[in-house]
Amino acid sequence: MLARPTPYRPHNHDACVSQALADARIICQQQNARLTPIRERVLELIWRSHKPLGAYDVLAELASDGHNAAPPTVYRALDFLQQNGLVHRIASLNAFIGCTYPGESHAGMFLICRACGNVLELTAPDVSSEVRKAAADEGFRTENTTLEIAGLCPLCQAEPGHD
Amino acid sequence: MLARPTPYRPHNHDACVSQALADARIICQQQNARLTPIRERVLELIWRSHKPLGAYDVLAELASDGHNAAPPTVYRALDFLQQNGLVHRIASLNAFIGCTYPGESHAGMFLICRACGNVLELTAPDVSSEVRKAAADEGFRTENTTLEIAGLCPLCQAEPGHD
DNA sequence: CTGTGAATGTTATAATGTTGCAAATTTTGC
DNA sequence: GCAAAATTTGCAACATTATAACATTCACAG
Ligand SMILES: [Zn+2]
Ligand SMILES: [Zn+2]
Ligand SMILES: [Zn+2]
Ligand SMILES: [Zn+2]
Repeated sequence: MLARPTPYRPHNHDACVSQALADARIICQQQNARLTPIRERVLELIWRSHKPLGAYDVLAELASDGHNAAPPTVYRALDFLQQNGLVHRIASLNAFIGCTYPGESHAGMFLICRACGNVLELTAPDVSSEVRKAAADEGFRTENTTLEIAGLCPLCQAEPGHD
Repeated sequence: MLARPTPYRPHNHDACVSQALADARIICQQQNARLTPIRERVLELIWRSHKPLGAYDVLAELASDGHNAAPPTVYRALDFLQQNGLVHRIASLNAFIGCTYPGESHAGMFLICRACGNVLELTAPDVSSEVRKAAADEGFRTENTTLEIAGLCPLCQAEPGHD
């Protein structure tokens, strides 16, 4: 299997963003969802940063584009992108990040480096199945899983202060 | 093993709260942490509700006590209680709940019913170990895990609209 | 065209959380 | 005990995150 680009491995991020946008256009077309210019622009801004972006960060970027947007514009775009599986909200950071596995059904698991702020999204089937099992043992019907791991990424363990 | 009381099983909740407070006093004494009146009162308020309580909910309860507190008072008390493992913050709800396993080292896992709002805290060693494994595979050093499952509790599956 | 629903603009406001400093309280060293 | 030091609390202002309500514009079908 080809290794996906990750925040930890340098890569051509422009290509990475372009790919994400292209994927998004296809996914939206398939789902009859309208990836309007604002929505696409918000998705692009989020993808340009591997680090999660707050709604007001997005807002500021839009403003520096000359787009005079208000909070609801951003939150609505973010809602749309979440609904369509294109971004995730990181609850422990109040921030958003592009989904690494759009179109694939998955329960995301996020490794959040407290030093450099990068976030890596994983799909861990073994984790998911243990979670489902533990919930099922209590008779609980799982609908949505939030799994966020804070800690130190490999680079920051080796090189404190790294960015 | 004796079944713990859970939000799903009715139980003598006054006793349950008293027990939690007694445990907290012992734990704080052991750790040389000062469970001051405000802190104890906040812990009690949180325990009285099995449902997670927002910081401003706590504030309102304090106010109805006649205690004229400001937000920092509550947030500081909550920080203290978290530091000492007496409450957890539920990131997906911006709310706090008493820890079911205080004094025991554990990575909490929370089953959050979207219908009745009750939250059950579990310790699931199998889940924790799978999580650690998945993180370790990426060379990531786990410090803190947020695992919150939203869905339907057994009662609400059977009896929609139940509280 | 034109009516209809979706998307966006706009303003205001709600909800959650923090900073900074002063006053009070508790602990510590003597 | 008593003064110095450290911790805790009070308090005012402020920062950040998110939503409500309603008007306007836009895309698209008939
Ligand atoms: Zn990338
Ligand atoms: Zn890092
Ligand atoms: Zn109880
Ligand atoms: Zn329920």
